[in-house]
Amino acid sequence: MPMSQSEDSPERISEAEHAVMEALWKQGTLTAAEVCEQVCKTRDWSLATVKTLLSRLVQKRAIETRPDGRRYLYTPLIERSDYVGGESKRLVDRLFGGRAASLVAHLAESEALTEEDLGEIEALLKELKQ
Amino acid sequence: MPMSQSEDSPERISEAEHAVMEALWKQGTLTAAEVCEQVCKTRDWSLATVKTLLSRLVQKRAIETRPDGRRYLYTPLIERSDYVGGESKRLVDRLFGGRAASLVAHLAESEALTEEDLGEIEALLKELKQ
DNA sequence: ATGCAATGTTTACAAACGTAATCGCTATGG
DNA sequence: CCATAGCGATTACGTTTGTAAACATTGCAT
Repeated sequence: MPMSQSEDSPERISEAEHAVMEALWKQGTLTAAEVCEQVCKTRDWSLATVKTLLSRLVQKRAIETRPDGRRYLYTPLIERSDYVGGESKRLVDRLFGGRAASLVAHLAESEALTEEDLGEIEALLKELKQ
Repeated sequence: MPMSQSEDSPERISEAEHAVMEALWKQGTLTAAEVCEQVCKTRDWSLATVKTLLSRLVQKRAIETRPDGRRYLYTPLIERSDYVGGESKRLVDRLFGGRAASLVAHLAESEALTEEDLGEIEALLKELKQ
């Protein structure tokens, strides 16, 4: 089995793993138990499940561990905005041929955008043109 | 054994299956061989793979078959805009707390939007306000 | 000292997915 | 008629994902 320890592919983060990442992004650094406190209620998970997801995220080099006494502290290695940007780009590429404007158009047409959203976007655009 | 033939769960379409759906959405109705012509080159798939994906899509009730002589014609049962809308909503919910405007903001900030995109969106907004 | 509680690691296992090969049937050219 | 090519159905098999239980280690309370 080849594959030395090169910092190659940004391995894909699954949906369950993403829930764990959100907890870490929100708090910065947490223990497994603390992550569980944040997510086990809503997702109805056991602590064991959280531990598995944390290990997988470590393998995928999405988070890192730092020993703190007998337990570990987990910290994100990738930034939320990078993840969010990547996922958004994937969607736009896959469903809208890379045309972000098409996404916005679709959201608008399907009425996924409220009046408020439209206002916000408008303000954004104004700002972007300085 | 319960479970009559209710039109229950909109089963999730995988990425590979989606590629097949795109071919069908583009052409309306195709045979397995024709679908393969559309996608096998780019994805480097064998005809067998396409057939598997088609069967799974039938099971998921995403497409339907109509016999035509010895072969089948496959036709989409769900509309592309529904699929696209659903996937977009999932993303917005998962990554932007349901705030579509946040998505647009992110795309803009990460420069995923070109000048052209911005122009298009602006035009769109204008139109939406009649 | 010692058993227990907490913590990470290893192993488990079913469902979904990606990617096919093989099987069985049938229309058709020879 | 009969071999064969074409087609859907069945079976296959490794990986990823969701969800956890079992195991090993160790610091702490008694």
